[in-house]
Amino acid sequence: MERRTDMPELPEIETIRRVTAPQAVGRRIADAVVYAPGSVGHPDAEGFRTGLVGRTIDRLDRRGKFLTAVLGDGSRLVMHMRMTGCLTVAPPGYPEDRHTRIVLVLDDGYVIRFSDMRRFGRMWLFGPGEDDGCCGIGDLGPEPDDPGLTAEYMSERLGHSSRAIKECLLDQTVVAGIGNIYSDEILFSAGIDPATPARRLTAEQWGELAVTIPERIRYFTETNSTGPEEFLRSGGKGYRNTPYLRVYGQAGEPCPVCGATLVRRVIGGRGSVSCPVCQPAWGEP
DNA sequence: GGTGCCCTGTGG
DNA sequence: CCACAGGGCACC
Repeated sequence: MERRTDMPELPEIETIRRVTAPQAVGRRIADAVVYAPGSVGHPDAEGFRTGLVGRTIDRLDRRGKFLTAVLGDGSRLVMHMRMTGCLTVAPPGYPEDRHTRIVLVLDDGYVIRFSDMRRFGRMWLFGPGEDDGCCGIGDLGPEPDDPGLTAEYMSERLGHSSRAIKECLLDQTVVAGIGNIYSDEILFSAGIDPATPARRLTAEQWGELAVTIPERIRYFTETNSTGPEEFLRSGGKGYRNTPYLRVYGQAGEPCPVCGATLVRRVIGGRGSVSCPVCQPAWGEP
């Protein structure tokens, strides 16, 4: 199976933020173009567009897989890339990707482009003080590097759940920012079978997860690091994590640790790859 | 708790 | 031509 790394999870969103922020923060939005009204999270795409024009971009923050541009009047442009969304900052006249859905023209002529082949991604604009609950950003659990993401927190939250631990890691209300790629990588590094019901995890395994989740997310955030020119040339997809993935997309290949054949299963409706030796099945109930 | 849907492109 | 990819959510 081919490895695909254009699905943005926390490390990729952080790369977008790090590349985009220096080019966007402090600039004024001179114009906005909505090619795809469906990519706007509100029914009134024209109100979304006019609400952006003239505002300055004061900050660009990340929370889980969400990006939030805080604007000068206190309104917030909230963005979610879902499966195939990406942002680029291009100089005037730079060729436009055919999947460009929303464009923000900055006052220096540079253009922030939201490209999204499958149109799952969304942008929302919330006015000053307006509730942003509809986009889901308020339901997120702790960040992977939050000191509150402890073994105790996870075992109390999930210790009685019959859900597979893989599903629990994908639950954004449990921990924010983990998707299908890094849940497989985390569980491989932790030596835990992704199909293990959460209530079967031992205290030792909860402890291992509490260490492994921040460690792996930090590691992949660093390996993803790139610069603005290279990121633009790659069309906003130039994440460098591919060579570092150990199991995702590697079904049928030898385990990088023990050499056993990596297996693929569907868990919680998601393709999951794991090593049957390094991630042994839990004991029968 | 599970299933289907939104979308589009790719591989078989 | 169809199965598949999957984040998040509506809907049982």
